[in-house]
Amino acid sequence: MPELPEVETIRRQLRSKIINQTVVRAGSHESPKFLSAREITGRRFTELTRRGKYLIAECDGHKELIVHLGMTGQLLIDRGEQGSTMLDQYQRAWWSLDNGKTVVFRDVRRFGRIAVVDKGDYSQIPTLRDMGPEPFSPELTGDEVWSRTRGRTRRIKTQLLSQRLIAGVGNIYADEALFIARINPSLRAISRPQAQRLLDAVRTVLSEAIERGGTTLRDYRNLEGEGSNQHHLKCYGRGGQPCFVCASTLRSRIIDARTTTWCPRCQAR
DNA sequence: ATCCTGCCCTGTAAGC
DNA sequence: TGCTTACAGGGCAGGA
Repeated sequence: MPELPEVETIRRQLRSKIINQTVVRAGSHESPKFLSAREITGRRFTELTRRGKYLIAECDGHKELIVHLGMTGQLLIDRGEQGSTMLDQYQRAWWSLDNGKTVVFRDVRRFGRIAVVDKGDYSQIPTLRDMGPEPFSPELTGDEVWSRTRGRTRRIKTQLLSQRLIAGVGNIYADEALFIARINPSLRAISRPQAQRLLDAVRTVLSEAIERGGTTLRDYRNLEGEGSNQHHLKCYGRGGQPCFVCASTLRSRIIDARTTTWCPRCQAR
């Protein structure tokens, strides 16, 4: 499940391979989720950026190709000629470049989506339009995070997953960050010191995951293979196992349709 | 504005 | 062995 570290890893690996390349041909699965991939045919990639979990490929003519990987989305470079042949049945879109290589979007479960928009116009992509601050933004402070939670009544775990509090955090890194920050996921309000700890923890878990090329549990692959952060998870997926800090049995329950794991002692309410 | 439910998707693993 | 069911869950529509 690609979150910020996985998307950032892919961005760094893909950037130099597509920048200044022109899309000579493109194709897509017929689903409206992917159909607009074809709209950048003839355009040249000028930059590859990221906002939260969204990849943004800037093109000439003030257009942007937006790619969200969903749950099982992958981007890879293929040498073969596309259009006549498919990588496999899960190929959802492809862009052939003028250097002879092809960028392929593969997505088994089709939770991903692709859009082409005028530069900076995210009005048709609500989560991107309403995206919270980037976690590594130098201007972002603990007080800013705290003030963004003020007046909110949703659980802090839910607020993290919403993308509006801080950009790019999904279920894995939400559980990891709340564990590191010693904050109970069900709290509906957090203190200033807790907000500072939460921001510090988010930055820690995300930066460590980026250094390790992401977390490969099931489907995620970067352009060079698997990440290695899955070997360093302290909380996510460890329900029923002992806490590394205090040896209490980690607890799991569903919060907002997402499995949530926490330590009942380190993260007491 | 917030909250809640259900839907989209398919491979994998568990259960009978 | 073969079939059924549960589960993984980000984003979003729609109704309260």
